[in-house]
Amino acid sequence: MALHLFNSLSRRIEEFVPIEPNRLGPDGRPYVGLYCCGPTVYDYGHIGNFRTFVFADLVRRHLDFRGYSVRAVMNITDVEDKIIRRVRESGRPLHEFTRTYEDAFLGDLKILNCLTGEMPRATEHIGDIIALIQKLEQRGLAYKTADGSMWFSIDKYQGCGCRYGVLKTIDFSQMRAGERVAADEYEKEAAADFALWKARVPDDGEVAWDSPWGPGRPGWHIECSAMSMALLGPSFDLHLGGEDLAFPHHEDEIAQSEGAAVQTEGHPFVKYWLHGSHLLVEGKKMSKTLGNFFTLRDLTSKGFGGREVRQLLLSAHYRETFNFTLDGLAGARSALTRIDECIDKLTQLAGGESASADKGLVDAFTEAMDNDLNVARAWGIVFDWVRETNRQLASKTLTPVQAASALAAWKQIDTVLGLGPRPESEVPAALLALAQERVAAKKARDFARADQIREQVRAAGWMIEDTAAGPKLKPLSP
RNA sequence: GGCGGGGUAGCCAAGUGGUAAGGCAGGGCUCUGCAAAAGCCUCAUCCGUCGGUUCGAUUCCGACCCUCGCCUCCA
Repeated sequence: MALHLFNSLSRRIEEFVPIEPNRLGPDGRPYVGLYCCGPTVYDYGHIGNFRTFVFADLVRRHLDFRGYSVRAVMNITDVEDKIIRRVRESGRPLHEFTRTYEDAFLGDLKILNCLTGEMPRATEHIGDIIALIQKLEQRGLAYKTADGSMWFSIDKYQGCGCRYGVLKTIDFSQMRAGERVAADEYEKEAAADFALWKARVPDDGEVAWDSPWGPGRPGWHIECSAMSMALLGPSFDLHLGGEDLAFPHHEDEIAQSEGAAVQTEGHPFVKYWLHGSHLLVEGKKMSKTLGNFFTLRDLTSKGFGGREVRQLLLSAHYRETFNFTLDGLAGARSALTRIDECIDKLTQLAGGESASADKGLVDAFTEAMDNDLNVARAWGIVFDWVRETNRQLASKTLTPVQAASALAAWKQIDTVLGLGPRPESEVPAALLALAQERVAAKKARDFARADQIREQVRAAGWMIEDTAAGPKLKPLSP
């Protein structure tokens, strides 16, 4: 079975075939261009943002696993209304302000073990943005209002045979946009028209660039069109983002990008659009007033690791609304421990042996993931395998070579899941000494002393697990 | 109001026109001097409600109820 993905354009699961099937990447494998709408850096990312980014990471990792050479781009939107407002409030320079949150974002991605690719910044592509607007102007799809702003005309766009509303069914007559239009101070021609270039206003402060239309800054959607096409070309394979971006952001991106008519005949701007669903936290929509608005640092300060957060975020299918809970996070910890213990035992048994990967396991995993990233099914396969392995381990019916083969398979699977090895925790020397002392006490059948030591070690935050290979110290969960 | 998702055990979550994966929690047990966050076993006569199609539906169709999202900044 080949890789299949749900394409928002057709609203169905389609076989994935690269837009340029014969093009190869630098490593000689079939080339795939992937773009994911990145963060607007005005604050720390929250768990909802990270669901989308972990989803994007999964797509990218699975494409790589399936033999594609993936060029992955994720933009950093570092100029936008909210940013400008906060820059004004904080009195800090734009770049100093945005860099703070950009760095935090990068750090969070690292904690979640997300692969990073090219991350262009909007402010470093102002030239591309202006050039794109000029193309739209030349084609008569853009117009200027008295204040010096540039707008995209949906009416003109539709007039030249293009369809607006390909990702969502849009019926303007039924839209409840009335209130907003009335409140809009700009003189755009139609309610749904959107800004390409916003003329500078005094509140923008220093945040402005020169343009053929006067000083201003990019509109809301244009940076993604400009940067994706600048790096991946006018047509590329995959564009991802959260479900809320489908309309109007992605719809407008398509209109701008295809309106500029830079694609070759028969090639769309993007072949596959993938949208990740939102999540609920403790069964409710995230909100600061409900106190269920988690940033990654909120979770790490509660003692959870990125690995646990990642596992939980990947426990449900990306197109289903997911309920993120603290209990779920604790469950993810237990589930991860189950895998880790199994891997540890296999590693010990395999010793120095090496073997080719257990094909049955890898194939079953691949088949699940090929079906529109059915990650829940994939976990089921992994845990079935863990249980069966534990049985064999317990009955000592596994050979070192078989253990090595299983480990090789897990290694492949984990290039997709991205859990990585269990983080090593340094056992304090004093506790190791106590553990040794306890071994001696046990040998002398001084069990009172042995239990006393276990309590002492527990008080220090560690637990002693007696195994055939001697005592094992594990950090207690916070 | 328009459009689009969902409703499967205490919680999270797959799935199929032929009789319900997996994880967590719970229960039982095993190894152990004792333990374990270690391992094994167990845990939905039933898949929102009511009708219909069918030999047979949780899975298809219809109605209804509930819920979430987008339409406005938003992952």
